[in-house]
Amino acid sequence: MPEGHAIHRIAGQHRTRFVGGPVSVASPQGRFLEAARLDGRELKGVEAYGKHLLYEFDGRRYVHVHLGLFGKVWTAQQPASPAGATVRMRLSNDVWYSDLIGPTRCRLIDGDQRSMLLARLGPDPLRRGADAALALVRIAKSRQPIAALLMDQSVVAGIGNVYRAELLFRAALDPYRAGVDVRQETWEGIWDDARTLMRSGVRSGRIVTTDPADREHLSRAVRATDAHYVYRRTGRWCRRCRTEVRATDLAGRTLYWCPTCQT
DNA sequence: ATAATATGGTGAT
DNA sequence: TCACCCTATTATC
Repeated sequence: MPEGHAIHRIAGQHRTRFVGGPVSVASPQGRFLEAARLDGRELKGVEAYGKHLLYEFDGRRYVHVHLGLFGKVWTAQQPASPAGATVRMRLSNDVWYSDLIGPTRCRLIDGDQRSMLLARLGPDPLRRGADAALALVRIAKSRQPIAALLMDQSVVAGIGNVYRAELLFRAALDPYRAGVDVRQETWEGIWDDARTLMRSGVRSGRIVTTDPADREHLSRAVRATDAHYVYRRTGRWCRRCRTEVRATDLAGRTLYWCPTCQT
């Protein structure tokens, strides 16, 4: 689940549900030892940057969470059920509780560490004021394939394997095109599309990239099998041209694309 | 019961 | 490029 849209969605929910009052912070699993130092303190803010989640407490202390591939956040109303053995961090107040499970990172950092973290992230299409041109500077001088650059969090923050495949398909762009050979207008189109798709992802909590005309089913609710053009559709027909969708390894991850539509 | 898989990232080689 | 970390779900034996 966790590409940038999921992180921003969690940040938004936790902002309205937990910020501005004291929160209980616990680590039922026992692997987030600093929980005790924050327990009962006021939560001052929650922010998402790309795939990183930051909970601010007083004294410029932050809980830095990264879900990685397996991490999940589960939020529900009180009364809380007993925490399972894999709950790294449980946040709670009188009304809500939230369990963090399987994150690749959950640690307490200070303001300097936060600055260093943000400094190595590219612009995040979901953040107001994010500058697409900053990413283009990196893209325009790289010989790496655009499909690798889109996944590089220091180039653009928040895009993952699903959005990468779907954005490139929607842009009709060859995933192997070198960054240097991507035209400015092409990049600006991808950026705008990323903003649109990811905002919709924040709202709905899922990644839907197909236009209604390209779906097999006309139901109002988009079925899972209709949500994507190429992601995880290896061997199936491209929705636009009927070529078989392909999959290969690129930059350590499975890349899905249509060799006919994307040239 | 065991294996394979997944929307991610780091650090060593 | 590889090994590794983290967990739940689904498929396979």
